[in-house]
Amino acid sequence: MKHNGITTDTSSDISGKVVTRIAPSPTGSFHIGTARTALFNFLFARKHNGIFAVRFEDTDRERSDEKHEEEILSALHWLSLHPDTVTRQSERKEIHREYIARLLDSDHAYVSREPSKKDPSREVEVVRFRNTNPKVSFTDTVRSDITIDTSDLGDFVIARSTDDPLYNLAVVIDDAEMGVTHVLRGDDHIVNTPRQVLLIKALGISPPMYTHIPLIHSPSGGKLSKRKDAVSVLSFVEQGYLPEALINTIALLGWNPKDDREIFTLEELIELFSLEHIQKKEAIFDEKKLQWFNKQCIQRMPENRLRGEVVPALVKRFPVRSRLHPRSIQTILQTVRERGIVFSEVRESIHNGEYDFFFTAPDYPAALLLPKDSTKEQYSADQILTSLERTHALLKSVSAYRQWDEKHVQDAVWKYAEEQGKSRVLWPLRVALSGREKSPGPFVIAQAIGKKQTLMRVKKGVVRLRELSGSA
RNA sequence: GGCCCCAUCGUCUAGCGGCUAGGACAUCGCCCUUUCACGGCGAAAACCGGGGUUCGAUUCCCCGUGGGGUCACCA
Repeated sequence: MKHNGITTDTSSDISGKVVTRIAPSPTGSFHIGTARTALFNFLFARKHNGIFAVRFEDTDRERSDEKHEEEILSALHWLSLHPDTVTRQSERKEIHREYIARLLDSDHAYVSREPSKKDPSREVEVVRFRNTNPKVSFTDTVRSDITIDTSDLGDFVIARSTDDPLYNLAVVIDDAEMGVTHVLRGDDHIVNTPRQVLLIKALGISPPMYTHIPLIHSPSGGKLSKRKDAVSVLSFVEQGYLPEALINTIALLGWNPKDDREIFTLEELIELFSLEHIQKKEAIFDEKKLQWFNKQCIQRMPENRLRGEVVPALVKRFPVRSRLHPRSIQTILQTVRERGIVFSEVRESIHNGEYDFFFTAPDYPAALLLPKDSTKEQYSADQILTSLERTHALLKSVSAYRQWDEKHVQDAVWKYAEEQGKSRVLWPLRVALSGREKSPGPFVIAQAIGKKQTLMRVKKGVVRLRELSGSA
């Protein structure tokens, strides 16, 4: 298939149904490294109309916890990386037992009576693999051929007992049983691969294609640490980031489409994704870039979704629906979109009353109406009183019915503002309307709240200035 | 330390023997602007070092250096 002139068709290499999987151990929170591995597995499976499976590696009963399973699953759904199947390794005890028996029968493995590692005073019967051919080679999509000598591994242990497999054995068995064709995982697993290959050969299973993805590193160097780095997917949900933004960010960490485009939907990523374009070097996650992607997503978001994110907070702030004028809501939505404000921040601002002026007349210290001139000296109340009175008169002349919109309001005041110096006219107008030091422009607000409210607020500003100049 | 892997701006990366080494984030400056943002324009910013191979190396090879991974009866 062609995309932007780049041929991305790799399906001819693949016979039969593609099956990928992630195999997280439910022993901790779901962090972005796992999320990216999940994304790559998902993209590859979807691209080839295959299956994307989740298998919880929970054979270590002591450390596994169902609450982590739930977190992982909900994070996956939040990201729209919906798995086709979800299983637990612990559910396959029976199958594992059979495979271990097979290994024992064929003399590829043997039961070894020895002192327990944890408690040397106790004797245990572990299963060891008879490692007769320690030099192992395998092909990795990212790093081509890798050869590792497993001599110093010796006859490594593959099961705690004849029915309790260790990780490397369990992976091999489960992948085979599930028909996994492509293993895409973090490159910290490279060193595990020889053991798995040895077991695969002994079992006479057909091996999967290996793709080891470089790890995501923390800005302080080294593997991401759940302790030091705030990188759990959940924490990004809590901070109000959009799932699309996170997907976009991690997709470009260790992979790229070989052109200058950066903004992608999941569908586009599925189309473009290819194992050949995976990076060799580890990448460092930069939250600044996430923030930028988040802004891009908000600016492109469909109207109804934006409403869904913002309006409920307004309704909560103003339970009386009639006070929520649609024009004001529309203006707020537009502001949020243009500025690309993170939704959690918008909601907090609404909650704190920072948008109240769109619906009710604001209160503010009268001195806020006084702008500063070019020498940073504050104008006097008398000076501003004059210009605000004049502004009021100018606004009054604008027809409430046919002309009261941003453009006409601006036209009515603009000439005067340019004569007087814009800050001298526009600053007090904006403060009279918003009551705030920072806000959208006065004409935007004027249009949103209507002529009647606008004039009322300007009038109030005039009154406040009179008080101020009288008392001075 | 053994084994394995990696190395282009601060960060994510393009480059697959000949390029003014390109883009994005961040940074800085200018413009737009009543404020805060948004936006526009521009600047600064990289081939880890040393040997080869070659007419020519960021690119290929070797060594060094640096970084990382992993060395369980965890996963």
